[in-house]
Amino acid sequence: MTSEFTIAVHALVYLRRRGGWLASEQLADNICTNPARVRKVMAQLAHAGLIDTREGAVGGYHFSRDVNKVTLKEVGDALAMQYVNSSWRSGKLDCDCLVSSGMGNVMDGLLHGMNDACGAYLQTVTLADIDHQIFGDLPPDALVQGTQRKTG
Amino acid sequence: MTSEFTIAVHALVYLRRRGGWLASEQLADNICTNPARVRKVMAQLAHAGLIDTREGAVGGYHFSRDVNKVTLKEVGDALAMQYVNSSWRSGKLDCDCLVSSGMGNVMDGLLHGMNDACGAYLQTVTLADIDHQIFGDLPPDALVQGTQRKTG
DNA sequence: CTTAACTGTTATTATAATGGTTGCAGTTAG
DNA sequence: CTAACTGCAACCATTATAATAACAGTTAAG
Repeated sequence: MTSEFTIAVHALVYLRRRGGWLASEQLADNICTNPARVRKVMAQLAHAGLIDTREGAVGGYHFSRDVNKVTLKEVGDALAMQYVNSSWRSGKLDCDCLVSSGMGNVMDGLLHGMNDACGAYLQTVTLADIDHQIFGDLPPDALVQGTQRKTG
Repeated sequence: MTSEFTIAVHALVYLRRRGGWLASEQLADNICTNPARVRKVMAQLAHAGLIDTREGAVGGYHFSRDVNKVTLKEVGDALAMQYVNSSWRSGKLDCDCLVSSGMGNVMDGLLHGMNDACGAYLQTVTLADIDHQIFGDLPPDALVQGTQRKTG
């Protein structure tokens, strides 16, 4: 599920540079994934208020926030991201040994701590920072390559 | 690969409580995995100087460090852990669009930052802290359940 | 008021990542 | 010399993840 975060950040930066309304297909072309996957991610961003969304013909997604005020933590929170996770558990709960029965909870706590640490870091990074890494000092409306929607 | 970290922490805490030399099979029993996997992890911990190892009959692993002075960051470093990683890359490098071609590197930087954040957090946690979460104030030699080696 | 371009969502299929298993050469104590 | 080990590496099984397909619902435009 980590890739949803990548898709979200990519989509937000791209949306901002392109401006206006883009369909999931345009975003998918640029991100290199499929439209259904993009829609799933964008629906969550819209639910969190990070973007505007519109169904129907000439619908799609639109970014209207201030890039300086949107941190990557907000993006992660919108997706309920678990940056670090482990599907695997050591030990067994019904074991007489306290180590074996207790290690699962201990690791849960550590994973929680690591996720918080990631969140704290991502709070220090804004979409403007990401944009600047890519575009340097080019103005916000600098031309961005991309495909056109079916309805022109 | 995240589970190697779990195995390492579990093994270290267990080794310390059991004391003496334990074979990979005893550790695997308690951790609930297979001996080969345990050996792979323990070899790395030994290489980093976190444990003592001995081949041959009545061989195995032994922990002799001060639990207060071993942080989980050292454990992670011994395994060259990437706590956060993403095998998936968005965009394509040879694309005219700066967003599509540049997002891969941007995400690499973010992943690096998140890993550093995890490392900084794990540096604040020692093996003694983990032990205390499990055993509270029971003395270090409090009985721990476990299987015996073949050579008794 | 019908059509075409969309979103939101779910179900299903491929593919990649991860853990389990087996086997064997090398080491050591007895 | 033998039995109990480690350290590797190769291979198989399982699970997680991404891709694909499909469809009901929404909207703009003729």
